[in-house]
Amino acid sequence: MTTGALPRRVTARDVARRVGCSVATVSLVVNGKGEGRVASSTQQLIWEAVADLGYRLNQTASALARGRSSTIGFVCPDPTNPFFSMVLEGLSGALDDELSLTLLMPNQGSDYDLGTLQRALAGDFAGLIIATPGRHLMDGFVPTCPTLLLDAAEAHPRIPGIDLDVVGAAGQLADHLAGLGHRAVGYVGVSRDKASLQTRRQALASSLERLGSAVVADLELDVLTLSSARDAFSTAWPAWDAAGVTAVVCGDELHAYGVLQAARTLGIDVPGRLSLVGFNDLPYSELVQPRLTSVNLSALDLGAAAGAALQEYLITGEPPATTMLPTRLVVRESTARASR
Amino acid sequence: MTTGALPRRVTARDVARRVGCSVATVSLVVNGKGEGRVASSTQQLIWEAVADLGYRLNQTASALARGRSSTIGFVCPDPTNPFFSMVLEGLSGALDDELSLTLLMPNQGSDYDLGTLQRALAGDFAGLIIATPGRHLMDGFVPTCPTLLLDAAEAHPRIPGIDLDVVGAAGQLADHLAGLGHRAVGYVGVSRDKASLQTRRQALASSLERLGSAVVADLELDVLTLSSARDAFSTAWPAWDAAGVTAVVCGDELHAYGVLQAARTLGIDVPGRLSLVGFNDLPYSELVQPRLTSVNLSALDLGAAAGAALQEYLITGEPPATTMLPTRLVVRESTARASR
DNA sequence: ATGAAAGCGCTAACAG
DNA sequence: CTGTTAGCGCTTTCAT
Repeated sequence: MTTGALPRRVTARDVARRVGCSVATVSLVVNGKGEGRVASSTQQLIWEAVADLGYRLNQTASALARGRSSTIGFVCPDPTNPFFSMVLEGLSGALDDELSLTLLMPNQGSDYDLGTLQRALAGDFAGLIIATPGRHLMDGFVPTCPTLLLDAAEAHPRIPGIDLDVVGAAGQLADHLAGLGHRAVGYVGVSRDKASLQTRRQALASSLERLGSAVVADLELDVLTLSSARDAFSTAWPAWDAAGVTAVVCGDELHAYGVLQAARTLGIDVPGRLSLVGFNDLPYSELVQPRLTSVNLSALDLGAAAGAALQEYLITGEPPATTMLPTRLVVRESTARASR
Repeated sequence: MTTGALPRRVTARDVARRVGCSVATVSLVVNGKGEGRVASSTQQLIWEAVADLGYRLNQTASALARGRSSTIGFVCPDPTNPFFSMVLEGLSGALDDELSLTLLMPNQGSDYDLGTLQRALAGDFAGLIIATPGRHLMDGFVPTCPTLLLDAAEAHPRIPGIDLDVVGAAGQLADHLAGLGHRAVGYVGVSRDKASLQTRRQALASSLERLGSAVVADLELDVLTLSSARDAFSTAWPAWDAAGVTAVVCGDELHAYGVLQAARTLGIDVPGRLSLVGFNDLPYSELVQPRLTSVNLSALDLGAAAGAALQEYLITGEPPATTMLPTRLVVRESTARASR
């Protein structure tokens, strides 16, 4: 039973020695810069030696010599949240093979903080993508490498980003609800101090008001779990009922599921008595009845767009213009004509 | 509007020059090895200069000089799948601050392959964690750094791992079902060529047989989506019904949700007519009625255990013994006494 | 207590 | 076409 002391790493020197050439030549060939500069016979020999010896380029040394790393950092609150895992998926799909992806998440707690950001700065990244930062988190931020902000309209004046058209989405949603005759809507927000989350509430409220409706009741939850929404809504419902609320909008769809659950328990008919909508189109929609009307924030596209933009940035050196991704309202069974 | 050409990086040399000491001293202090070796006045000065200049250790150079990197690689099929995202969460929580985590996932397709593994080998990782590899993927694998296999009993004779007690879980499940009088059960499998998945089916079958019951019908699905299970089950049901199936077990709970949906459409009462169970306890349980009985594979614990074990491995140099994590059957409303 | 020096393994001019 | 040279920024003896 050999306990596995791993063999010393094979270096370019070993390959060079074996072939009888210099390290520089090995470097050229291995990096695919050999064509037209190194005799093809030599290339042959080098590749053979590489295979025989099991040589692999030392990325660390390569990065150091070259002066830039080839890994990009992705900062996000919680990979367990479908929204972020989908952004991640989109991002990873959009990145070139040579780029690797390291994940920076909070050490504890459900959202990342300055500490996480510090770690991101400390790592040697070719580029950085920061997803949905808290409102003031970026205030004193000085980028040390090409950096992109996701879903954080104006969190930082100098850093380009990819945004979701939350305002447009809120407008669509307001149209939809007002069109169904909803005059009084309740809003379930997330207390996390994020620009994107706050915009959702504000944009909805002002769009509604323009149409003669209004947000007349609020709930603000600390944690992004189904049960927190369920419990809070159960408690709040009598007052909301009295206030004439006929529709509830949740800043995050996960909360909408909680509200739905509470509604079932309380015997509130959705959508007969109460219409229900959430932002974020989580992959639960087929699971639950009635299926929820929701604002699709297309996390996958967001990730993909970020990947593409960052690569552009890395290649050209020019920061991309901040872009806005469209969102769309997906109408399902949880919204209907206002009950009164 | 200054387009952001980033300033040249501050090096230890800059700090040394500012303080009037040598780079070596800076290195010592910055790495916390200064106590008792560097005058505290000098340390003071160095820290001040570090702060003033905004010096950050170049991880790449450090790793090169030191001969080992401080990032660990995590290879997994799909971060979108709650099972893996929870493993990831557990892992990230268990890792020391100094260790960073890079993610290796398939470039395309839903499961990773040799290419992904190559990339993992090519990166310079301090350690590697490979989650639920396909059955023969590890066959010719030669580790280049401390490596751990997750949920892959015996995929490789020499590589230690953390396993889930799938056999024990299958036993509990068989007891539960047989105890409720189920004699004929249908199994919905996942075609992915994974040791863990195949073990689930086999262990269940043999446990059931020991109790006088049996798996009498099979479905094997290519993709891990709810809809694939829904459609396949809809088609298969008449035959399964005829075969006297009173319970369905799904190798992955996501499929169980699909079966549940099909059952609703077909008017099959769950659990009155048909009991339903899945492996993996996805975070959907509160959403759907009836809530599914399932085998909790504790992804979070798996990730945490892996993180702890790998760190041990890195520090001691000794490969940890392969360990087995307990699993447990969580009985909810989707299983009941056999209908006949 | 501190500095000089020799690398870590690779890349990028620059000579020939 | 290929080798020599000079680093990349840091760590680590080993003198002083």
